[in-house]
Amino acid sequence: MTGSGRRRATISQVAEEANVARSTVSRAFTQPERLSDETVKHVLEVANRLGYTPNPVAQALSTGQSKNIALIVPDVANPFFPPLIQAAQRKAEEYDYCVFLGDSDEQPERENQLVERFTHQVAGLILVSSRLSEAQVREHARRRPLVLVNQDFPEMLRVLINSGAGVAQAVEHLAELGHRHIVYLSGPATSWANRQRRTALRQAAKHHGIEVSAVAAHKPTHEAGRGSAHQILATGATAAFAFDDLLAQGLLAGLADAGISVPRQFSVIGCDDVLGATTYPPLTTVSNRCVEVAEIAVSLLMDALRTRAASDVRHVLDTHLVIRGTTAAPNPALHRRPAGREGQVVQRSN
Amino acid sequence: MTGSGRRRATISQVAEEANVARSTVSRAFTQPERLSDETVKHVLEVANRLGYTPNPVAQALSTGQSKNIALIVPDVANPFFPPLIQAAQRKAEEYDYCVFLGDSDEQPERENQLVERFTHQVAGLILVSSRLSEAQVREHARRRPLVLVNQDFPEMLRVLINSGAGVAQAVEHLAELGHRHIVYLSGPATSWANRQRRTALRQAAKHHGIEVSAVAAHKPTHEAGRGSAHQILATGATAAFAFDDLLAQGLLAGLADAGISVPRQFSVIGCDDVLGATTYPPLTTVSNRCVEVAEIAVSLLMDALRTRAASDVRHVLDTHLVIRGTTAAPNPALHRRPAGREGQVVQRSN
DNA sequence: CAGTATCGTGCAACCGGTTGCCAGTCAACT
DNA sequence: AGTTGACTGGCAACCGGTTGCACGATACTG
Repeated sequence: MTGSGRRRATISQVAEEANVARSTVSRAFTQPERLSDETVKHVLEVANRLGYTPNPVAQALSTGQSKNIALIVPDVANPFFPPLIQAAQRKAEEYDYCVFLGDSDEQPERENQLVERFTHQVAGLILVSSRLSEAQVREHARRRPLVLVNQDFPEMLRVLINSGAGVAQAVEHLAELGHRHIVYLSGPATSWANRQRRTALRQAAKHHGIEVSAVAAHKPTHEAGRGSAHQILATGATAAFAFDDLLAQGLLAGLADAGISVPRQFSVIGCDDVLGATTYPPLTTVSNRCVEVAEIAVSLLMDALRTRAASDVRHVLDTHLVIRGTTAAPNPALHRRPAGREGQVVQRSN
Repeated sequence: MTGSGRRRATISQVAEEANVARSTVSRAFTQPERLSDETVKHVLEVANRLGYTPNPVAQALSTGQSKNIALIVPDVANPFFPPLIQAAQRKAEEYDYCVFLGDSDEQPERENQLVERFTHQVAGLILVSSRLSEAQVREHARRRPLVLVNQDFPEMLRVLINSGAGVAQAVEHLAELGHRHIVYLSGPATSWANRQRRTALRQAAKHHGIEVSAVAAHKPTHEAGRGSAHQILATGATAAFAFDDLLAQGLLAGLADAGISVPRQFSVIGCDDVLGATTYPPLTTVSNRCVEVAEIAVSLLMDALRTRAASDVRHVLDTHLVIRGTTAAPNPALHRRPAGREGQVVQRSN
């Protein structure tokens, strides 16, 4: 029974009903210590009776600070992001903030548009796996506090998942199993994570004296992974490390299509552990920390909003290898003949 | 080069620079036909030079209408929702609206809180698979235009996925394969979709003279599905229809754990087709229409915002069965002994 | 007991737009 | 020539809050 029903009560109505000035009502909510306990109690009681809640839009206009934040991701439907989005949303809720969600569809222009559109209405933004140029990001950061997730520009607020650690473990794991030639199924070229993983892979491989080939997937999707199977096999490698689990899962399907048994004939490792143990066989992968990442990003942003100072934070979360069922020792006998119809020419990517 | 850099230009600055009143600047943007072409051109040019864009917060306060909408879902991480969220967001963008995302975690109280929090700042809301009571929803709908997705309350705006058609086809499919006893692995009790599917299943089963058991999953998750395997087997059914794909996928895993081979020993059908062909074996399931649903919901909401009349719309989208690899004829010989350790007592759900 | 902090509250301006109303201009119509 | 009406654009109030400043009252100082 909040009473009124129709229109929401305003501060003026409360003020009138309580026989005080509007400023007093305002202060009863925002700085009660400046009023006598008596007054606060009275105002709050009246406000409650009228079902009054401060209008956040008016507050935002008046203070120039809204209790909203924006979260922009490249692809909501990519399973890496939903848990992150969820965690961010919940964390923001703890601070009593609402979150705008934007999906850039991996396109820098759209990302830019979204930022532009949001920037008026939010206190700060979180850009996840931003595809924007450094200059653009800096431009936006000048207007509003901005936290980067999985993008590493100096002197900004950023939280990074260091897949490097997990990737190194993955390579070591493969080396121990006896693999001498592996292939990296890469992700979006503009992705920081992609560069990071590729670099870590190369480095670790070098360390273990393992040969590395590379195959480019156009998009990090199941389909792209599936479609890359022939190219992967054509490299002559005995194991693949995919940029992410989706690609890995797709590759699994592609390999199955080609009659290749995993892990008996070919090993596959994913990254980000977004599928858990839901693939068949359950995917060996590199752990992710997306829930923590989201929480840290939100906290960082909240801190930045409080202390209006733009600081330089680089929060790195390590990862590790999660060994499940898609890796095993290479089988030289089987590998000689990559299966599939001999006549089929493996296409080179453009 | 939008110039200013620091603070964003305001309408007053533009007015001053252009030697016109603030109202003229305002009208140049909102009702240019009320001004001479000359003036409009001049104002727009000055505005552009100053990098001015109307402040949506001020607009919202002044007009009482923001260009934001809220989208509330029960669980962002449930793969059914991300494509829907994505589609809704993109569609809203077409109309130049921003979307707030809320995750109710399947809890009515949280959903209520979210609505409460959003309602000030948005022009309208979309509630997906709302867990709220009819009274609560109506209460909210009185304040703001509101569209329901997969919840069916009379005389409101709602868009529904009629899984019924697909469910009927699923039962028919099982009947044709020779199944005589199936089990429904149910979803959230408060879910409209759950009731709908269960009812459709019962009806179709009756029609085909098939016996139906039921097992309740606590939450529509992979884990819940996996954990229900023993209960499912204990029913003596030869096939299961799961409330959704996640449960089905989990059930697949649980059956595998129990040493049951799908579809040779047991058939499984999911619902919503959120996993595509990514399970092993690829899941037979009922198609979903979540992208269309989202687009229709947004359009409906936009219409409602334009014509301020609260109308009664019931938009239903039909579905169909997608046959993949988890259904086959029952195998009586194998079914006699449900596998698993004999000593293990199947637990009854509470 | 005058002089000065301190406290509690009100006044009024401000945030950045929108919009009803009014006035001036000019062409068209009796 | 006087009236009417369309067309432009300005004035000022308003949306619902916040906040710097002032002012009266009370408490504290010497």
